[in-house]
Amino acid sequence: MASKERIQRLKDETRANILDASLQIVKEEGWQALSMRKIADVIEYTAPIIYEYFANKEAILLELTRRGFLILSKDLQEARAKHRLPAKQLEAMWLAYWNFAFANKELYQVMFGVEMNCCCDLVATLPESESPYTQFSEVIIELMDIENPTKDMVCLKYYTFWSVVHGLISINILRRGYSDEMNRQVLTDAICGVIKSIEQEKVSV
Amino acid sequence: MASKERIQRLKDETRANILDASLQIVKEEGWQALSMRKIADVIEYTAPIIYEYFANKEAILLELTRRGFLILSKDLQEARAKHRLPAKQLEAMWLAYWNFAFANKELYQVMFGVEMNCCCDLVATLPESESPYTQFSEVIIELMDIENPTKDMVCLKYYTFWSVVHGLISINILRRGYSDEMNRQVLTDAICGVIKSIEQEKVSV
DNA sequence: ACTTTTGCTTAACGCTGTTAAATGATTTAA
DNA sequence: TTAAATCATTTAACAGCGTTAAGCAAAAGT
Repeated sequence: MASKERIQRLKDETRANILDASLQIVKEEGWQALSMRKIADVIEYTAPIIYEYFANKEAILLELTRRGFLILSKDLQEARAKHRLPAKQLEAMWLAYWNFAFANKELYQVMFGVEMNCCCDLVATLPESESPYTQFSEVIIELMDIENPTKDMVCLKYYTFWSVVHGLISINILRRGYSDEMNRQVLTDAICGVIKSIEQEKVSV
Repeated sequence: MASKERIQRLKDETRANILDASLQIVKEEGWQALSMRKIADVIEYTAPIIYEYFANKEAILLELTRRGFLILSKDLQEARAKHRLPAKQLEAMWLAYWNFAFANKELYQVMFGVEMNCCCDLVATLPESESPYTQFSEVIIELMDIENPTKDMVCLKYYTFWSVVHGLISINILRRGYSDEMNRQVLTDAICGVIKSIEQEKVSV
């Protein structure tokens, strides 16, 4: 029964269409304009069939969030692959994080609750959300270059990086108005600052 | 006609009750649970009378946002008054900012779009939203202690502070789970780091 | 040819923000 | 004192929301 597979393929396509349509609406009109009926309009069905593909609206948001983490993860990986020195890798990765946020503003919003909430506990329901931490941790450990770095030591450094970069990004999404030059300066200063602090601690140990 | 004043007083009270009720509901059930009918229930009226005090729901959010900025402004002022050295003032003020965010989590959310949006452009419609910048700028300029600090120089420093502190706060509101010790360390490290960088630039000029 | 399943729509429920009309009390004017 | 006007408040309604149940027509299975 090859028709079974054909039908499955069509279903997969519709599922993907729902996600694409959602993202399209959000990009055009913002998160608050996203509704089940609008999604149905775009995919040329009526609202109830969406529930054959997703349990509810939140499940759509969750899946978009997952998509976001997959893209971010890939971007981080590519950024890292372009360099050999851990310090350079780390810098490139945080720049990639920054670029991801503006290339995929709407995804970033739902991933990290900027003017928007996906409401469920991401860490618990979406393993992919841990991926940035894992990827950055690897490089931070390499950069630290000591025998047994505590989980806490690595976490602290990641947390420091993340705070300033996420802060910068969410402020920019919220109140666009800071110059590119100002952003570049704060971003690179912060990143290089933390990198240096890691390297210094390495020497002093 | 003293009754005119009595009536006005009652109206003011009802207006305040609407805001209090809103905040109460949000604190108990979160922002997404806030509805006009629920507010009406709490103040023991029906929904339409709310529109005699506020143009729409957004106007209520905006007024709560304004309240938030007034409290924050007062907190910052008090923190500053407790010290004489600009460096100490700055540190105390950012700590006060941090404390405000958790003592008034719901207000902080609507003020800075954490899992929530008030939707309108704050800077344009709410002058009070500029108050933190003004207050911090004063102290930053004092700390810089040079003849003619550019607006851009001050802004850059404020922006650096703000990014890391806001980043830290919004991550904590989003995914509560980092230890108090970790937060304290990142927060004070960041604040002291920026303060030192300002002081160093002062010496080198 | 008859029954079951599938794919999809229509209709409905209870909720939302918001507005218009109706009601009833209070104040003002004659 | 009574009639008119104003005020405060409610009820009813509209359009839209997420979501579910019922219905229907075409396809598939027997």
